[in-house]
Amino acid sequence: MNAPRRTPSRGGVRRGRDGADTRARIEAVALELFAGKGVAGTSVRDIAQGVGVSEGALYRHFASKEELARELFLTRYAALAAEICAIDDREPDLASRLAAVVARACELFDTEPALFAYLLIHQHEHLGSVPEGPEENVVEAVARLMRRAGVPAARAGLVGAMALGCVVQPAVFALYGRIEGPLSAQADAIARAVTAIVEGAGKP
Amino acid sequence: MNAPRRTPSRGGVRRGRDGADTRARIEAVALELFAGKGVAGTSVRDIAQGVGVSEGALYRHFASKEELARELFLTRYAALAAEICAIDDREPDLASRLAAVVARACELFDTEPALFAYLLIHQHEHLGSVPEGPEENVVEAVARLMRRAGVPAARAGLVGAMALGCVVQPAVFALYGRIEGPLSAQADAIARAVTAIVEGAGKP
DNA sequence: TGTACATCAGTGAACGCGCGTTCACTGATGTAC
DNA sequence: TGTACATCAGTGAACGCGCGTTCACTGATGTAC
Repeated sequence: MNAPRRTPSRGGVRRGRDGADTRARIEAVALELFAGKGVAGTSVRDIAQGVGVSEGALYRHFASKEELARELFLTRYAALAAEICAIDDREPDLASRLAAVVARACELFDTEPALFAYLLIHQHEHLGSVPEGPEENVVEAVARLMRRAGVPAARAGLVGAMALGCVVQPAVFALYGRIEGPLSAQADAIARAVTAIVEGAGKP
Repeated sequence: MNAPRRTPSRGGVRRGRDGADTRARIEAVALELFAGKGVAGTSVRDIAQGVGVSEGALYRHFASKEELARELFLTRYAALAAEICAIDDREPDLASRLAAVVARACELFDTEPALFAYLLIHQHEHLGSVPEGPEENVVEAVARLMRRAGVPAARAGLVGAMALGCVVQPAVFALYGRIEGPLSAQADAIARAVTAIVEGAGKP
């Protein structure tokens, strides 16, 4: 989906066939606005104005505002899940796996705050339509990591939730200014807490 | 605010002065709808229909739909914060304090899922207008508990966030069916993890 | 290469629907004397 | 106790605004021959 039809023409006013670029700009503007003012609080007019095209143009790329919001969520959410799976496959032991996942999540928060905020705040609108595969679903990716780490199946749900919570809630605090500076500065401390929770899950 | 003017008349069709009861019913219906379909997804018509009054009647009790949503959030959020403070004052040591707070949160989730879901899902819309006092603000109440427990100020934000995350995220999982049964059944395990995080905050 | 046609991103005006909100009115209840 | 007035929850019809979406059209680019 969404492969560029041809390389973009030189930088000025784009006309004619260069649609992939506009689509990317719509996504970038929509992400920023959705994260800041919510989906309901963002109108199609807002997005079009931010991109610098007419409202009608949006409908050349997305069937509806709702589809735009869902597509944004699902692709970004899947990309994060795939990263977690890749780390799980690559790193040698549990502690380094958890440290790498936490570090990546913190880095994502620091470099793409709008994306992170959008995933965080609007998860509840889309979680119902997220596929079940670990490569597309962050929660499933975490669950797979837990399973491979030897957490008993009966506890995997709870342990995975608490581990996720130890990353997500600090991000929320950072979003609202209750934690200062980049989240990456806290990555080690978070990773330690997460590791303690996951390793503690073996004992009764 | 909102003290009943007089005791409700006998159960049939209420007329005349019995407004406090209608107000309570508006709040109950709105909470349920807001939790299930979101504030934006719930119309004033929906609420009025659920209560069994005209749309205009809602405006005898709330200045606007937005004020209703905010009032609901702030009063409930404050009530939970006050409970946390009370537990903090009452329980003798850190472990029992944390256990009691976690148990109360799990109980609230199990007995009033709509309320919990509403606070959880719509926190981002209202967190900006929550007062700073620990008796009205869950995050401040948790921060006060951390401070009293001897967590260094520099770490209180992060530790409080992770502790909160260990409760909130399992609740989200329960909401989406990823954790089975009542959350109270997991309260002990959650309390243990939270205690480990808070006690671990003393060491470097 | 030139010509005719197909394709498609983007325009801008318009549409109609659902929404939150308003308001003149009703009638039951409370209160003063 | 009776009468006149005040209060107030609730009605129901109406309003207008902003929204998402549509559509006939334009013009640049691609393609076939």
